[in-house]
Amino acid sequence: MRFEAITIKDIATALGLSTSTVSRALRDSHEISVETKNLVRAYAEEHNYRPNPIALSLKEKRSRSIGVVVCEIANSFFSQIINGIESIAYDRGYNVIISQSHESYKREVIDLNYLASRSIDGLLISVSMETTNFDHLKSLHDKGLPIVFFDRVVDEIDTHKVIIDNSTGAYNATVHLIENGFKRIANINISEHSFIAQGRLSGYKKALQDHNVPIDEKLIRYCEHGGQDYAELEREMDALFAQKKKPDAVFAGSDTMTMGILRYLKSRKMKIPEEIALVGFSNSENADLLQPALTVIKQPAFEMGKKATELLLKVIEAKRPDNDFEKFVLPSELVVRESSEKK
Amino acid sequence: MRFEAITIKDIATALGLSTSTVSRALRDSHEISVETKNLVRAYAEEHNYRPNPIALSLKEKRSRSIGVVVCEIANSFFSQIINGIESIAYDRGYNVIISQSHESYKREVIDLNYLASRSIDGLLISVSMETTNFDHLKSLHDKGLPIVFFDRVVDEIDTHKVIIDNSTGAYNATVHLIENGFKRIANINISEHSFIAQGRLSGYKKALQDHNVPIDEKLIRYCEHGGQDYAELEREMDALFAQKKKPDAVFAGSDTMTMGILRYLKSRKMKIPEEIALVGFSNSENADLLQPALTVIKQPAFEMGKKATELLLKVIEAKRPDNDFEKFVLPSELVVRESSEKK
DNA sequence: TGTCCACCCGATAACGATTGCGTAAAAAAA
DNA sequence: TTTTTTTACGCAATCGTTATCGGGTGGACA
Repeated sequence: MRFEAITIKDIATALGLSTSTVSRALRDSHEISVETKNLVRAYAEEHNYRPNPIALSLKEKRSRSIGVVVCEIANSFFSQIINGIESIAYDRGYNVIISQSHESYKREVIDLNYLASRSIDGLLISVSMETTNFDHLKSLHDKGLPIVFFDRVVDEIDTHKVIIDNSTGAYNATVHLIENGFKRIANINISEHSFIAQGRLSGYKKALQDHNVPIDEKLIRYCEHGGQDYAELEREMDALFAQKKKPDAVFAGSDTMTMGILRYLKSRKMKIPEEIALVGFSNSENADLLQPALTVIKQPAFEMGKKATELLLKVIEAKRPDNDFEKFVLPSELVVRESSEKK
Repeated sequence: MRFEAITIKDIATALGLSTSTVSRALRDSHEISVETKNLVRAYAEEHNYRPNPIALSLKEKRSRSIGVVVCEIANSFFSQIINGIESIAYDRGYNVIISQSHESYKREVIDLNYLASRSIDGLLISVSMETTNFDHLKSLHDKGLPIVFFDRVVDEIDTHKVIIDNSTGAYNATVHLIENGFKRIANINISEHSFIAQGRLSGYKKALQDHNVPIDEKLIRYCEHGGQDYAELEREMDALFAQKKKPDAVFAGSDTMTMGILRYLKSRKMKIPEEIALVGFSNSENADLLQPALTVIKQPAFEMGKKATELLLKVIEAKRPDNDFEKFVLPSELVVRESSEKK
């Protein structure tokens, strides 16, 4: 069972012309007479002719498709980014091939091999939390594959990057907690190696210092799997509360972790924000409906996807290599709700 | 800037063989001697040769990619379905091209044209809420494009379909509300024309009849845009509560609507479930964290995606057309929580 | 010694589209 | 009228791969 479309050859045969003439007529070449052009166009229109993109790809050595690798599409932040990516890509006639790493390095390597073998023209990627070795990306980049990083970027590879101002986002959230009277603010972060965690940690620490709140390293914890693994999150939280001097607020470093921590606190019957306040990064549309309504740091995910795609297409469509790469930093927004109410 | 890969011709030149021999050696043809095969394989391995999928597509007249059309990927239900689709597709070497209709008929038509022009081998689609004319789908189907419908199916087109048992799901939810003492149960549903809404409505009505609760048509309302348009939802809810005999429970017909109704009730300071109970279809992972924790009808989204993909690949890879189409009905699960607690 | 048949391998065409080059006929210039 | 130019189109190569066909070499057998 196959789906057969009309080809340029069919038109040529039907009209008693050569394929070259038909091709040129459709591309409005000056070498073709007006009558022939009209004839061909009318026939093509009538039979709903569409050039075969695969044949074009083969000839032009470009597939007009871009690969996207994220950890999880069932995560508001990333699905909003993908919406941004698609909004640009479709307008520009590009195809988007999405794959998920599920935060696994192994899966990321497989995805990349797959995408490379599908001859994508460029790659948009937010690396998995497990990824500490970047050879798979370097090798593709060295071979000339245009890459743009977003959110979780790789500093060692020189290309465009689009990131959130993690440091300022974390700073604002922490300051907000301090100003609301919280003193022992824990920071549960994603994988320590990650670029993101480092930025968020620095903002957190700076906020404490600026407000003369002592930094307690025991209040800083990491989840290698970024909350995907609830058991891991539970272990870290247990450890946090096993200490003598317990935290009075938690600042969570990712969407999944924010929800996981909320689940943890509720399961332990802790009152939020009376016993413990909670602020976290989250792009959930429904943070206001939670119990309690959650104070979140919201990221401009859609814009991030748009910007990254624009940059990628610029590289793909550049005539000559341009090594003048940019790093775009987008601001985040603190949305204050019940979970961080004044003590 | 282009990304050049090694071809069979390169191998042939390097080894002093013809392209035919290299091709056959790599495909393990019996016509090639063991020594030559080893030679070719070693060279291919060393230089990381990957057959060019575009050239293969052109030759085989198949792109090994399938199109997926959903309304919104930022919806847990659909992103879980997509995970199911990908889990099968990747294993079988198929590429998944996702596009979103955003519940717009116009956008759906554009998406479909786009996908068809990208020469997909098959299509998985859950039609938009706005879609009442199916000519665009029929025409593709008539041309021989394999299609499998999931969730929101089109009865008039004869092909495989994978659906939820909407009727039983709605029945169970309604019975649950009745058994918990609720008598005036409103049903806010998605677009009236839709297959889904009809199934859910019938289950709702049957539950009422079976328990001798009178059916009040004034308690049944529809949102054409399925909750995507909050203002519309608000109008319907306002109308519902403007009646003399107000409802004491609401049964919501989709994920987005469930969240929208919760937002509406909370903004009107109505106490759930004391003043009004709420049960809705939802695949959100965080329904337990909401205020109140939500009783939901959860659908086996991942399995739905898997099943639909398996069926589609069966059609695509069939040697001869098989008109023996199946309609798979998957069960839903009622997860009882606070929002529907006994009166 | 001649015939036949495996065994291996190469040349070629095809998939659909574009494009450089060649060329017949018509038009313009001489 | 002859020469040159222009117009309008066809031929063939190309992209990477595979299938079809055809052919050369060597051994087995009569």
